[in-house]
Amino acid sequence: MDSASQILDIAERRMRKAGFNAVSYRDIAAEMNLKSASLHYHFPKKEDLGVALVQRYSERFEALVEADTADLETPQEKITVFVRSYRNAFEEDGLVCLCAVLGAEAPGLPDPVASEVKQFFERMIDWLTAQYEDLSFAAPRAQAQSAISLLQGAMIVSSATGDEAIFEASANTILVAFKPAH
Amino acid sequence: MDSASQILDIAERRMRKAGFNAVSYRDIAAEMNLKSASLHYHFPKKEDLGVALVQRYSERFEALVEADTADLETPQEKITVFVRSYRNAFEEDGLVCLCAVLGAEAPGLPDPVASEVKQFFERMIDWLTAQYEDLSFAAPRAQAQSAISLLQGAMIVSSATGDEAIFEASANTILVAFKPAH
DNA sequence: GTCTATAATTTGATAGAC
DNA sequence: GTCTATCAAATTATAGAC
Repeated sequence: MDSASQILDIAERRMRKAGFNAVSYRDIAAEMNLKSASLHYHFPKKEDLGVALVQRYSERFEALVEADTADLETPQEKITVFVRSYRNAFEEDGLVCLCAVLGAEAPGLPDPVASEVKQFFERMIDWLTAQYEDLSFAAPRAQAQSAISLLQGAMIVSSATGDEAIFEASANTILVAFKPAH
Repeated sequence: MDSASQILDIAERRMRKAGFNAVSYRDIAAEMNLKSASLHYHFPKKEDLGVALVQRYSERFEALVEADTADLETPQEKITVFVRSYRNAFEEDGLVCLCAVLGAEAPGLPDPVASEVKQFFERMIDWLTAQYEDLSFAAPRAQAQSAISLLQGAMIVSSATGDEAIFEASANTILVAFKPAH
């Protein structure tokens, strides 16, 4: 794999654990057996690294959702798979969404990074709003905003307490709306 | 006001904006027209400052909820006021909950600080669980976990996007369960 | 309690050789 | 692309005077 991607991989994992300011060029370089100066060739400033990080994360996530929901026909199915994608991503590597972490410290981030985080959330909400519109919900955007907020918050609270049941309960709240009444 | 409280005030405001690692003794001291060395008299290590910060935040928040809900009789009223307390705290100063920010970077925090954050969430969930139990909800704890997650996530997404409507929509999702059917 | 002085370490970043 | 060398600034922290 090329160095740039490797840098992004390591930076992403570390930032999802501890935030933007807790990750240093030196730490990343050490893990790659490189010198920190070499990283500046790929990402001159940390701000550049941050922007590239969120952009890649954003594109990757959208591509994943697109791929997983492409063959589905109903909005219910699409939302269900969307939530499960989030759950899988969270449970597999045990890391909170990159934008949940960066979003929490957004006012302290370099402006271009904060802007990318903002766009990530807006795209997520737009996508989910479209699904709720197809379902003729009375307030599709409010529904989407709540669902995204719930997922993001659940990852944080679940991670901070070490209680996976919190995420499960929250994800289930979104899905239960589609279960047939008994 | 005594210096310790003043330090905590400034540190809290800054950390709620940008996270634990973005706040330095120097910055805090400068705002007080002090030298950074003086701060170490009150909080020898940054870890001590972090613990004191979360403890004070936690106690203050619980006292506020206790005071606001003491005279209320029904769980519905208590939950409603609880959510409104969160909303007021968020909208008045425009800052995300301290534990939302620290919770997002929990794996990167000093252990004693992370432990305090964890306890904050557990206490919040316990309190809310008790209310849902009184309402005879089928899964009171799951309900409480979802509600806390939703509030925390809504602050973050709302703050990161600059869209206050997101928090409003999310808070309303919790409250709407009590509105009489028309 | 706050100061001066200072230390040790870390950090983001640059210049220039290979 | 990666290295060595280096830098200026920032950061946590301590010792000891006042």
